[in-house]
Amino acid sequence: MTTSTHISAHPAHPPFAAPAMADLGWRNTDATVVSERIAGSLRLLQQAVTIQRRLVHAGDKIYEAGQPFKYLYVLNSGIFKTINASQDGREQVVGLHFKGDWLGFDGIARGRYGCDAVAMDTAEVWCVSYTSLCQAAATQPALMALLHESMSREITRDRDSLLSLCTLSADARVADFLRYWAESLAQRGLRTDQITLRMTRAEIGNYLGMTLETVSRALTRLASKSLIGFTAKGRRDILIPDVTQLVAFIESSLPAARTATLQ
Amino acid sequence: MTTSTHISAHPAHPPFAAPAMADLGWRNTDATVVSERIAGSLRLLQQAVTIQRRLVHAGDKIYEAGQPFKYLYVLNSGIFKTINASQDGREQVVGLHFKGDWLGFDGIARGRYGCDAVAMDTAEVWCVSYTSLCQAAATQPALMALLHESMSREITRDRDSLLSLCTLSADARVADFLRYWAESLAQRGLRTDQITLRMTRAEIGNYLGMTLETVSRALTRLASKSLIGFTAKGRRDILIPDVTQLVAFIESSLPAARTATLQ
DNA sequence: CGCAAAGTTGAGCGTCCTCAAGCAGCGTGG
DNA sequence: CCACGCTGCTTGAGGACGCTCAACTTTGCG
Repeated sequence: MTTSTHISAHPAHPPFAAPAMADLGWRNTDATVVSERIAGSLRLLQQAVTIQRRLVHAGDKIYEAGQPFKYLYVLNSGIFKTINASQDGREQVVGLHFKGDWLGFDGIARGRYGCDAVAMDTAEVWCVSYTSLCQAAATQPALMALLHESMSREITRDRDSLLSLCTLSADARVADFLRYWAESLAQRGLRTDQITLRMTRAEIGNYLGMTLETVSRALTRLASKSLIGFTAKGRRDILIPDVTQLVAFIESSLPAARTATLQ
Repeated sequence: MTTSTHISAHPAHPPFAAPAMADLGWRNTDATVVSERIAGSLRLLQQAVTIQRRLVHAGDKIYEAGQPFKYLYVLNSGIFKTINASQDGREQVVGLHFKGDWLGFDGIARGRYGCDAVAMDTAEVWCVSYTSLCQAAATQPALMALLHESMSREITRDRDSLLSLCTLSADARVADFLRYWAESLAQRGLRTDQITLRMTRAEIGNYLGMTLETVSRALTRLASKSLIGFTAKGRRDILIPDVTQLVAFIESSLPAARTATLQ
């Protein structure tokens, strides 16, 4: 019993953080930095626990909602989507996952996975037994930190999705989706000028909370503004000449009165 | 180096979960069970690490986005909201938190909090130093499990929000919001027939991705269908005679073609 | 009592959805 | 080889849901 039952009423807030921050370097999404972090994470993981590698192809499911939880999965290459389903028929793409991302966190709490994890192309996943991971984490602080950071990042990412969904128009959401995809690739050192979406319009629409027709129209409008382009060999590949212009478009399409709403 | 570099191509999937599940008892949201889980968690936490309790009042912020991350916070009583803000002016309520919920997970990855945590009434939070929590978790598996479960639950919750946002109409979202609120109270052993929303219509709308007028109209419509009621002393208190009717309404308002969209 | 904030309600309009038709890529089989 | 069907994508017309703007009422507080 080491509890400090000291109730500090109003003043002398002990564990309250500093009033504000001046440096804005805390959103570190720099490409090389992220790339190195992922590489280091994989290295650490590889040394710390027993891993089983597994090759999968587009459409394969790593796990499904309802299955007993036992493993966490780390993506070494390829792209995954996670699909959430509710008791009634609704189902939705709730996440996209790239190299270095973890899959299966949602299974920890209930002991069963809460969604489906589906490969979107050929991919290599590392399977890690959750119990052995926990045992290893107990003796290796760096491993525990890695695990927590990954979960934390997942939470942050989900909230960013929520924010986009609630505050952006359809066109801006599509633009934000492309920005996110390009950024994810860039952070992992992959080429970002031409990206191949491995999703149908229906899937994109489902992920963004709109219909496939709206996705199609939004892409057409973005292309007509030269914010994106299509390749000659199909409209599944998308060219992004300048990501900063996409960001500018997203910001310009704000109703400009989003700050006054909350107290 | 204990890596098993065995690449199991297609057959003999080792770490793949069982094909399906028969028992559906895995969504355990039973009131008494959840209540006991929370009580047990608080007890464990109290015994394991040094805690500083802190009383706050409506409007107080536990932490703000950008502040250096150092503490996690566990809600012992009261209700909190978390507000996410992006670089441009957009800001949004991304989470509601009740007794037993943790706050601050989003700070782990970046070392700085990613959103504001605001008390919605008088509340008691327990402040836990993250580093000391990690140290304690290294020697106490139950504590580590508790931490992971809480983070996992947060991820699951965020995805459910996403699902509601994308698949439900405005009226159904408001109904689902009330259902969630009532369920959260019920799971913690609090009365659920009459709930006092500590949010303005603007905040509810912000959380649900709609305008305050739409929230107001939705509440009026729900009341006209006798799915909810208002108390005599104001429209901030809401009566829910039967939660199952609310759920039935949500399901009945589905476009009935949500399952065919994804492969 | 008076002012400010929150909430309700109505009218008009815009964004996005629905329904529908047509087109393009692609593998199959006559 | 091309017809054929299939799936995915685009584009159009019409309509509905939810947003905007506005007036008014209610609640809360000095």
